[in-house]
Amino acid sequence: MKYITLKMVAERAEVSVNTASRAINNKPDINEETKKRVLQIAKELGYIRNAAAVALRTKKTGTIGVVIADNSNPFYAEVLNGIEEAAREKNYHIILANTQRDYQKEEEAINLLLAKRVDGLLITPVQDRDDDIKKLIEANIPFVIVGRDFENIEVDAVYNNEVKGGFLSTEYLIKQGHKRIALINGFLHKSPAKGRLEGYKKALNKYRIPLDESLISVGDINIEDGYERTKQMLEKNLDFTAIFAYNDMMAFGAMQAVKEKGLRIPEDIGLVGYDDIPFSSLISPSLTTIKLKKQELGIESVMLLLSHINGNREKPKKIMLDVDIIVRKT
Amino acid sequence: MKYITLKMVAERAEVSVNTASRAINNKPDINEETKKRVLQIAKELGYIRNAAAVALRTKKTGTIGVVIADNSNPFYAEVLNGIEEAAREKNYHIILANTQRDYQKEEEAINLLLAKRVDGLLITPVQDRDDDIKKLIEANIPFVIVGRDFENIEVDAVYNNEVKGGFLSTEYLIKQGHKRIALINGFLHKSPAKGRLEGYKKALNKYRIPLDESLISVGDINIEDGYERTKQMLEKNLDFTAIFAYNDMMAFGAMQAVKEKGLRIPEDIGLVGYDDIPFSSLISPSLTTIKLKKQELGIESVMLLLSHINGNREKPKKIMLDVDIIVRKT
DNA sequence: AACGTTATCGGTAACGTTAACGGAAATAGG
DNA sequence: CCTATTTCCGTTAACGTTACCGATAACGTT
Repeated sequence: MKYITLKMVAERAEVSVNTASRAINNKPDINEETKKRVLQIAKELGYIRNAAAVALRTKKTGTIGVVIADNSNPFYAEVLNGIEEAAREKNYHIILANTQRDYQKEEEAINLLLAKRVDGLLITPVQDRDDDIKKLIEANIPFVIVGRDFENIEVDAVYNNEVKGGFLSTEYLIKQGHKRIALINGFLHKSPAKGRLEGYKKALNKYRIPLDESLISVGDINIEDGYERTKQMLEKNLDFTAIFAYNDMMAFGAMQAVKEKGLRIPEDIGLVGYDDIPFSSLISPSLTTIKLKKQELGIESVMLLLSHINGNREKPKKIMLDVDIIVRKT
Repeated sequence: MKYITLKMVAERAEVSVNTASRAINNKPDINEETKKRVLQIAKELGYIRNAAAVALRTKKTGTIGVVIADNSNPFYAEVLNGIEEAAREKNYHIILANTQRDYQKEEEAINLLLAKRVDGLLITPVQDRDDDIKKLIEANIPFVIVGRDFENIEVDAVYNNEVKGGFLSTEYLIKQGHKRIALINGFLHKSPAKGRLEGYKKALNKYRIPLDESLISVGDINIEDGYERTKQMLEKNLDFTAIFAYNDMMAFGAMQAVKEKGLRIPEDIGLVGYDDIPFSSLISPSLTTIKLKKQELGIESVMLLLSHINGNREKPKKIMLDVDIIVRKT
């Protein structure tokens, strides 16, 4: 509640505020001994510099804002770890804003972060709506889209090779002998869902398996939806022998529904997830899934953003990360 | 990069900066029409107020700092959700700092948050070291300890009834017919581990089962440790028929070790976890566990902290939340 | 000895905002 | 019609820090 100011430190050290500032910030034009003295006194008094004042004066906060869609999804938690680590290394702090997949909250979050004058933004966008994104471009604020791409706008983005992921997943099931593969997907206006669908089609095409639209469903991407949609497919007696789930969470839900029906995995129904979250190896049977470079996704995003902030700005750059399949029991 | 200032808004509206401020902050002493005009122009120009300047002037940031031990643990993620929601409702923002269970990082995090001049702090402490906590008391900065208690210091804290949790868990296993119950616990210098141990002993005592210290182990509280310690117990042919795990994550690890040994749960080995994280109901067999009021833990903490910040400060208050057992398949 | 150079420091202003005060105009009250 | 009150607005200063410029002293150079 009672903070020490630089002025107090300076008075105690019998130097000007300016010199004290030089000591604190390790700047030149100061004698080595006076610097030591100032630092010593600052420590004694418990000086903690006022970030608000620094930000106001220097117009830099050393902070990047992270707008994340859903931190209860372990996938994002891991991406966040990568972001945190990379930021820490570069001496940046992060402020987190959770949007809970709500577009209005996304707008609020961005405004809040701008009010805090973050030096840049990392965003995992909720929808294909790009109003607020365009606003950011207009305002000329450094930002990077994480985990997906806006094809129609020139933005910096780091994302995964979703087409390959969809292809590998489908191909694996085909090689297991499946020909009727259900895809429980996310909403198609999001680019990852679009990419995975494309990969799915590509694999079917390659192995000359006819595409059956009735096997493809679209919806929310949480456990409950995975459970419900699988349950419905089973009750409708839809003709399928395998499921390609949009992500691991949905695969968990699907697994539950299949088990409840008395069917076995993988003997009766094949199943592949996506993301490789930590619990996927624990559940039984352990889940075959697509492994994304989650940490790297975060790290690359930070690097790209910082290159903006520091002015090495060329034209927008898009980075696509490779994916791989992790074969387990399903 | 190019932000609009209040001065620009004021000039455009042909009023003083002060009047513009009155409009933005919805303060009295301003004509209704001029207020509307200013707000309109502010919106047109895309004015976003500079939080740093406001903080500097008002000495309030409208922000609370949250120091969390490990955001990869779903338990904390849910507590955090409660915190976020409660804070949002009261028009406070949160800044998150992850310590990864490292004491030095905890100190750094606290310093960082103080530099940002947060109005208050919520802390899930790493250890029983209380140097930095005492510093906070000295500096007279509002804070609340979340999820545990420092018995020997007068601090505000919100935590769970760990003794009851330990008791319920152990009692459940006893009623299932178990008499040799292994406890894989966390380090004892943390108060939750201490409380759960006390509950464990209390239950044994009530049902006149002798305490065997060799059944109690102590260590880290992640999946790997749960796996390793269980594996060792099995290989040492320790005489036990049930496991009480410190938390669900450890129970998952224990489950894996037991399965690998070819034993069945719950037929051969009884198992109870703690925390009731979302995956506990998904894993098979679904995990019997102790349910904590995670959301409420977050909410109560925020309430307590805000009562400090707003000056309604009596003597330190400790809030203990009730727990319950969720009986599933194990 | 006269000069330039370097090291070290201080003074002033500024960042964007709000608090405190004062003043003018409009309104009410008698 | 005069005074008291209210409404509305502007001026000034301040929050804590750093950038910019200038000043002094010590030192080296010719």
